[in-house]
Amino acid sequence: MTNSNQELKKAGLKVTLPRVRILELLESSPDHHMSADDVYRALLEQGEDVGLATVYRVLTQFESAGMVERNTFENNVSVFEIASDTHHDHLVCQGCGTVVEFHNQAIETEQQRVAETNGFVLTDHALILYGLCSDCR
Amino acid sequence: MTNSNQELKKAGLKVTLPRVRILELLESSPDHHMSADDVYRALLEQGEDVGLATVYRVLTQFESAGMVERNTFENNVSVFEIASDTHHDHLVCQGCGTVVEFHNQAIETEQQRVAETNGFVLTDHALILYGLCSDCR
DNA sequence: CTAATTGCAAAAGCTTTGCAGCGCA
DNA sequence: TGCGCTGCAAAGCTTTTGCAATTAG
Repeated sequence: MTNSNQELKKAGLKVTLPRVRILELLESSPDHHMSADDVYRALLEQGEDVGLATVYRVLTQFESAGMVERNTFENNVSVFEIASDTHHDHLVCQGCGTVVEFHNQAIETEQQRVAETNGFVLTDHALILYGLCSDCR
Repeated sequence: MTNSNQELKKAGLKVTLPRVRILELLESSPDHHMSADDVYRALLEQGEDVGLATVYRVLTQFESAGMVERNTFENNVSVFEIASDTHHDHLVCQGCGTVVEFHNQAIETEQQRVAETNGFVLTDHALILYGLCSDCR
């Protein structure tokens, strides 16, 4: 049994073709940040016969299961990526769309401090830096 | 001539009723973070006869003119606010929707450092902290 | 007067949902 | 076999656009 299959079972999801394919795709994608449409088109391209609705449903299920994280970048589009064990934020190039992941402990610590100062308990945060990479300047 | 009128003229925009009303609304709104639909409904409620398309067009023009800032909160909805002279980020209560603005220089500095480390020139960033305020715990 | 602006309606994207049939366990 | 899952099509939302009528300067 493959790795993907085990992950699905552990999440309590039936091992179906679309789920396996989507999971494999997200795990193997070079830039592993994909919109639902990216996933849909990639599957069509490799000959799979899935519906866009299924892609959305599966990605949402994966998100609920904690296997995948959903990011809302600008322009009101959701981008999905495999959930990693280590937290990270994103640096996005507005020229070529490249996404760089980073983790900065000082920022994390300050965020916590800001929340406390305002009487909040922090549950989540979204930090996205937009800029131009060296190739796009 | 009112204050709003001057702001519009300075931005090179004709002083029309919808523009004046929208600007006044954003300036007077208690929680001054409003979606296009919030603005549209508020105007209808106060008897103005505007179209939703006009609200979107005017808000986009205001954004181009630097009078208004557009934030993409979760759920793929744009939220607009009067541009302030000082940069700030947002702390959003997931219980009651309260939005707290904050500025933290340490975070700003670190963001700059992260961008540089990765060979990026920073053009913009979005930092939104989600949590629960003292009333919602 | 004339170009900018508006409202309406239609369209365009992204995402969700209803439903009948298919398939995993 | 039974319930979950899928594909298709249709609907829902937010946002944008085309166009004729209106209006500010």
